[in-house]
This record gives sequence, C-alpha cells and structure tokens, in this order.
Amino acid sequence: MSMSALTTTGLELFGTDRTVVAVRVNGTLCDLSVSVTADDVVEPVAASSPDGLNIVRHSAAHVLAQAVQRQHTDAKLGIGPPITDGFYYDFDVAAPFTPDDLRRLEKEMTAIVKERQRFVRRVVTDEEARAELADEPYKLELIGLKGSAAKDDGAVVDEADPTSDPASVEVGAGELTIYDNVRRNDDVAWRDLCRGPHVPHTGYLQAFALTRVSAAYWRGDQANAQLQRVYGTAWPTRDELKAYQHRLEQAALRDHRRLGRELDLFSFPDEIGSGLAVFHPKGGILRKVMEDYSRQRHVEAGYEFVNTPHIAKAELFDISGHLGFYADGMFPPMHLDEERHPDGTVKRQGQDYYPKPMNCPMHCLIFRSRGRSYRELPLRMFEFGSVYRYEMSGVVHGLTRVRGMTQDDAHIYCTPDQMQAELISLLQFVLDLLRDYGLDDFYLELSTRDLDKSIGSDEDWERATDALRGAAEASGLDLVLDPGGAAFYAPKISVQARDAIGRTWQLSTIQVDLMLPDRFDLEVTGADGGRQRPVMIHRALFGSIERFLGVLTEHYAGAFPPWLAPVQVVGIPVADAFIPHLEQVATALRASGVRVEVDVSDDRMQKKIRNAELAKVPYLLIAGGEDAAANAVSFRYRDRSQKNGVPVDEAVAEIVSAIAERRQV
RNA sequence: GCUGGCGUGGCGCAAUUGGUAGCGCACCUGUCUUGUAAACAGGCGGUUGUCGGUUCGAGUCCGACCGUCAGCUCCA
Repeated sequence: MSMSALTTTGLELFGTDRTVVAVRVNGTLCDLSVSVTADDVVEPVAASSPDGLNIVRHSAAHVLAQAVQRQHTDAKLGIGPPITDGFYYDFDVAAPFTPDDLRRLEKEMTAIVKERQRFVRRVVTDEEARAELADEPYKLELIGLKGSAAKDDGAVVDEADPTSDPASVEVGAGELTIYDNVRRNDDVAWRDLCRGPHVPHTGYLQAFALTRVSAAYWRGDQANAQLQRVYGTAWPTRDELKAYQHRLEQAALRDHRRLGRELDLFSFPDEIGSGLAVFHPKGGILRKVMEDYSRQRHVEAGYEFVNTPHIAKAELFDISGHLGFYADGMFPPMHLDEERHPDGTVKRQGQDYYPKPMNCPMHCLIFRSRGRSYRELPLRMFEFGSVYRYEMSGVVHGLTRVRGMTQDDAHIYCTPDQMQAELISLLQFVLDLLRDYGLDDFYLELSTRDLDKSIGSDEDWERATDALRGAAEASGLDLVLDPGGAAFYAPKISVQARDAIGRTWQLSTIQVDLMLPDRFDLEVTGADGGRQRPVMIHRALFGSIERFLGVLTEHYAGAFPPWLAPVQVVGIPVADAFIPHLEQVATALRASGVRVEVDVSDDRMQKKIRNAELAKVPYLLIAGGEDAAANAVSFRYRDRSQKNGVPVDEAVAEIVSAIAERRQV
C-alpha cells in the first residue's frame, strides 16, 4: 500500500464488514479500533471463528452487566467470561433474580444494543483502577490477583478444565485495562475492568438470549459468598442462535430420563429414594444383554469371576482407608449386635456395618485369602458389584449420578514388570468393547498427582504415571492432561467418548493403585522364594451399568441397535386373519433367539405401526394376504422404508445377522 | 449441601382478580378391522406432594417439610 508510512486502524480496514469483530495484529488479538502500520501483520477475526465467538459472547456479557446495573443499582460485579455456547456474569445482588428479571434484562440489553455504544479500551494503573472501581469489591480483589490469574490467552473458559481460570478474562498478566461503553454523544454509559478485546460497538450483538439464573460461589469456592449468576447464549447471527436453540431441543428429546419413561425402561419411585432406580422388564432385558456380552468378553480376556456382599464391617473400610477419606460419601452405618444390661450399660459391644462404596477392598481380601504365587499373576478379578454412595442431594441425576449402582468392576494384580503390557492390553480391551456397544469416537485423559493431597512415593507415582501414559500413547488416541486431577492414591486414565451429537462422557477409568496393596499387605511369593508386593490396577469399563445404559440411551436416542433393543421385532397383521401366519414367523425368529412380539391387539394396523415406531422397535414385519400366500413378510424399517414380499427364511436371516453382527439399522 | 424454579389422575397439559377440578393419550368395555404413524362409542381414574395457617370459601395466598428440575460445589 502506498500509505505505508501512515497508521490506520482495523476499523478502517474491516469496519464495513459486520462479520469481522476484531483483528489479530502480529498474532495478538486486538480491538478493531487498534492502530496498525503497514509493517504489522493484520488478520481479520471473523465472528464465527472460535476467537470471534468468544469476543461476541464476552461483549454480550458486558451488555448484560450494564443492564443489570441499570435495573439493580445495588448490584456488584463478579466476573463475566465467555463459555461454551455462551457466557455468564456473576452479580452480588440483594435478592436473587427471577425468570421475570431475566425477561426484563433481555429487554434492557436490547435497548443497550440499539444505543450502539462503542467499546473503548483504556489502559489504567492499579491505583487508577482501584479508585475508579472503589464500589466494586470483587473487581478490587481481581486487581490484586493481576499477574497470577492469566494462564491461557483469552481462551474460552472450559468448565471441565480445572486449569482454566475464568478470572483471567478480567485481568491479564500485563497492563490493566478498563473498557468504557460510550454512547454516540460521547457519554460514558458504563465501564468494566476487562482485558478485552471486544466488538466495536454493541450494535454488533444481534443474536443473544438469557437462558437461566443460578447461584455460584465467588471464585468457585464453597467457602466464599454465593453470587447470582446469569447465563446467556450469543451468536454471530440470529440463524445461528435459532440453530443452537434447536440443538438444545433435540438434545432434550434424547434425555435418558424422558426416554426411560417413554420406552418403559426404568423409573425412580419416590418410595425407594433419590438416585435409586428400578429397571422395568424392557430395561431389564437391556441390562441383561449388556451384561451377558460383557461377561462373555471378560471370559475370553482371561478374567476370573468373583462375588462379594453389599455390606461390610467398619473394620474393612478402616483398613482400605475409605472411612478415613470418604466417610461423607458413604451411607451411614447400621449398628448391629449390640446388647445392653437392664441398667443400660453395654453388655456386648456391637458392630457397625456399612453399605460398600467400592468393591476393591473385598477383592483384596479374596486375593489375600491364601498364599499367592507370582505364577498366578496377572490375576484378573471381575465382578458386577453393587455399591452405594451417599451423593449430595443436589447432584443426583437420572442414571448418570445415582446413589446405588452396579459397577462392572475389575482389579488386576500383577508384577511391576507386567504392569506396562497389562495396561496396554487392558486399554485395548476396553476400547474394543466400547466400540462393540456403538461408541467409537474417543480421547483419553490422564489425571496426574496432586502434590498437596496424595500419598505414596515420588518414584511410585512416576512409574505408575509413565505406565499409564505409555498405554495411552500405544492406543494412538488423543491424550489430554489433567494435572493434579488424580485421586490421592492413584493416577488415572479415563476414556472420554463422544456421543452421536458430539457430547463427551467420561466412561471407563483405569487406575494404578498406590495404596491398597500396602494397606491390605498383599504379597506373592516370588521365583526366589521371597515376598513381593503386587501392583494393583482398578478399572471400571462401563463405569456403572446404570450410567452406561443412560449414556447409550442418549447416544442412540432410544433407538438401540437390534442386538440391544428390548423388542427386536414386532409382527403386525394387516388384519386378524394373518395372525397365525405371523405367529409362525415369530416362532421361527424365537428359535434363533430373537425377541419378537406379534401385535394381536384390537388396534388397526396403522395404529400398531405407530405404536411400534414410538417404541423404536428396529424391525416391523407386516403381513397381509399377499405375504401369507407367498410365505413372506414385509419389512418396515426405522427410516420408514419398506421391503415387501420377503420370503420368511430370508427375513429371519437378515434379522439374525444384524443382531449377530451388532449392527445398527 | 447451597441458590432459585416447579409439584394438578400412569404420562402430557388446562382451570378468568381465591368461588369448590377439566382435556388428550394410556387403561377398561363394546362395535369395528386387508397394506405401512392415531377407527368409533361408552367407561374407570384426582380429598390438586405432605402438614399447618389466612379466609365464609384455597389447586390458586402464607409457612414448614418432602420430592423434582437447573446451576454452583462435590464425584473414591
């Protein structure tokens, strides 16, 4: 450009294009109003890019905060970062917000957008910021944190990522900045401590909605004050906002709690208690199929099957350490066998029994029940073990967070030399099996030691963590680090699976235990006759059957593949006269182990088709005069396509093969 | 556990300013039934989560408790 010696601004370069919300100058995100020279490398940041979305959302958060302070003059500002799909802003207000407040705030935001207030960046000293924000105690606290808060460079706050600090959006590591919202008559409407960048003016925000209110602890600490958090969503265009809202509706249709009721799979009777599910016949058959296949694979993989009780004396959990570390999460004890004298003094001491929160202590006792040889290793114990955990009332959720569950739990005892190979084959086994259930998009997370709260030697942690990392790398999957995320006694690999609509679920976990072999004094006799401490690996593959069933239900939206479907085939006669023909077909299918029903109700054919489709049955076999005469049936598939006049033996073969191959249809 | 919302027959919903509970589906009975998503008619079913209060009168108002939903915190 001929104006190479002159400076210009991003706004002059890109300001006519509303889809550009910021610029990247020599790699650094900046406001469009930034001055640049011809020597700078200047790239536009599109609203639809990841950075652009964050800028749009963070700017929307500022507009929300201004709206709140207009309507609630007493409101003190917390923080307001962008998050996945939206933003939030925390406020200290006298009275919690109501859904009505939300509507009023949305209107106020729209008014602010119409004012087209410019976002104007201003560098301030700590002292200036403190003076200006003297009425904002939380902001003052953030100023004090300056420098320590910023780790990631403006990245979206990932609620699942403990290393990401939302406060870093407010104050960076370098200079302190305040953004003024300036009206067209140059009045300053509002200002906030923020490192930006922002969209040029509020008129850029054309597609936002406030979604919910909740309480949130200041800086995420339960010991701090509870602020009121307002959540919102914001998008570059109204169409994208609508598409997002549509996605939420679609996700709600997959909610396993809803499908569990609609498909008659399970329920949570109040009389039993929160987080305690009962499985109805259709849910029961699903569980059985899941378990049967899992058992078969475990047999093939060299596991031995054990069984243990649901309750145990306090002594067991004292030894294991659970009472010491997790008593709050355990159901309280049953005090049994105590006897008293007539005067009330204790004659016989009695015992506390606890429902077990984990199976591993009992498996360790099986290991210890006799002398063990190194030749027995690796020793793999498997159990569908029911455990009970006293989850806090606010966290219980459908089948995914329950108080009573059945883990597909295994413990592998091996030598330190065997550990690496065992972990590699174990991870492969886990992934293979998950793929058979229809999940095939994974990444791994490696949770490592939290030095402040962990036991064991540095060498043990290092060795175990290296072995887990080695197994993860051997899998070829993406590995995400979760520093400090390990339990106090064990590093962990968790398998994260993405479902059909891209949500991730933590499924399997594999842990190398650095505590229980010592606590239970587990030993094997080595080749030299000496005693050796085995390594212990914990692993739950489904996690729990309940949770996995919930995840699969959402993944498939209730339309399970034939091998899992509670009812695999429904026979529908065009008229009652063809019931005998369909019963013959059903008999042939049952002989091959197929779960088939013939709808002999008084309903008409159309209604029967509707009912079977609502039940998400994989195969509808319809038969009328033409089919009966040809000893055939007509398929109606889930996609509503038809295949008519299929000879019965061909129909049986098609269904049986889909089941055997665990294909989705 | 914390904050807020919600709580009407199995499910989904309705009941003007407080005036004494209604609809659809499901279920039961009957009459129907020939080609790919809802035949027709009749019937059964609720002391409106529980307890207490205000009122001549409460599904509607107030309080406590229980349950549930969302978020926060937590998740061996």
